[in-house]
Amino acid sequence: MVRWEPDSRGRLAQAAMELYGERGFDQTTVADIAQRAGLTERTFFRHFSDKREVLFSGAHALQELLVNAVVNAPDSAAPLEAVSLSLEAAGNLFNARRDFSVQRQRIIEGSAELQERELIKLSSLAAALANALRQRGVADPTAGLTGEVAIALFKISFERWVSSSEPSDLAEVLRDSLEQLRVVTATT
Amino acid sequence: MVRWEPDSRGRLAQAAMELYGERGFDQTTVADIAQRAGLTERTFFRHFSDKREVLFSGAHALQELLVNAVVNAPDSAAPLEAVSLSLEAAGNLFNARRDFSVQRQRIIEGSAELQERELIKLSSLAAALANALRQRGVADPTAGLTGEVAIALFKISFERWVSSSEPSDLAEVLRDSLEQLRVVTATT
DNA sequence: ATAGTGATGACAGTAACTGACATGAAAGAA
DNA sequence: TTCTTTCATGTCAGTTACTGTCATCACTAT
Repeated sequence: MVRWEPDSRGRLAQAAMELYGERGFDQTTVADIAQRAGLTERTFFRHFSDKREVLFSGAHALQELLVNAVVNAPDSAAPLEAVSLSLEAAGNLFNARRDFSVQRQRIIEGSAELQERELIKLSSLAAALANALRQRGVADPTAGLTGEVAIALFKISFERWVSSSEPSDLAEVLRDSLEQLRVVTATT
Repeated sequence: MVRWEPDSRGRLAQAAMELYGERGFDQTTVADIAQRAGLTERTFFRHFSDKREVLFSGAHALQELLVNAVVNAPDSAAPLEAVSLSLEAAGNLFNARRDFSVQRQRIIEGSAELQERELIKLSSLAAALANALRQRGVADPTAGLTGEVAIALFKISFERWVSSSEPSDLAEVLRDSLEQLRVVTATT
């Protein structure tokens, strides 16, 4: 006889996504989530450090992907080229989960608290990219600046990709945004 | 006979800054702040929408300064030039309050919650800059991208300026960071 | 059998916020 | 003056996110 149903964490995550989607993040209490998952509030906080973190559990994997791509970029690649390759790799990952990404983004856009969490995760990604560049021998302030610019590119491209009516290729949008950046920064 | 001492808001802000500096943000309760200001918790929340907002009341003025500078930039200025002028104007404002800025930044660095709030304020600035550029006839995605890049420049430069041992000129650091950006994005 | 182990429940406590109502000096109208 | 209205503050009860602590009990290894 099983004492508890399996995959508490997964059930909590699913219940949370459903409720955030149905009523919005602010109108959902942790007690609601736990109840739908057949668990208690206390157990929710054993699996997620806070109410927002449910939506950001993938951040760690994304960071690893980005950092690895930068570290493994060819030696010949300039800093901005290295992070661009990295972003494209991430782009392909998102392409496979567009529906989920759109749903998640809609939820985040509905809550200032969630936007704040999203921004600090992106900021952490920028710092990780900068570190990866330093491993490649890129000096500061170039490393830090390139990390921040990469995240700026990602933000803009992701917005365009998510809000475009007909499904497009995120990697392609990223390449286009990079092209725009080069135009904007070109000295005339 | 005066019923209340004057400038409740100012007293609350000062008490909060003192306590955040003495014990850190997390170790300070709103009750502590209200008590030091000779007021009640409820009154704190009448003046500040939350515990973090005390540190960000200047954001509105900064946004106005930046937006005005972009709108009033010469017609001949390219998008990136317009926001650069804008950032330099902000830089001069910060130069005059370096000690305060350093103290405030130390407090923010000590709390993830405060970093999140800082990031969403910067994000709001990026959006405001993008809007100002659209008023100048700059089309998307250039406007949005330039706004984000401007904030990236500001973040990197501000960090360098705050952490440099001998006081430097923020506007100068900003110009240097822009130069770095041009190098990084230049096609080889 | 016996002794852990580890995920969960139960429960009390803190602190950030919110809503509703009361108070009384100050400012203006009569 | 006297009456009325305004408005910043106090008071208090309530909600909710989160934490610390201890109990429970199927499962596992010895």
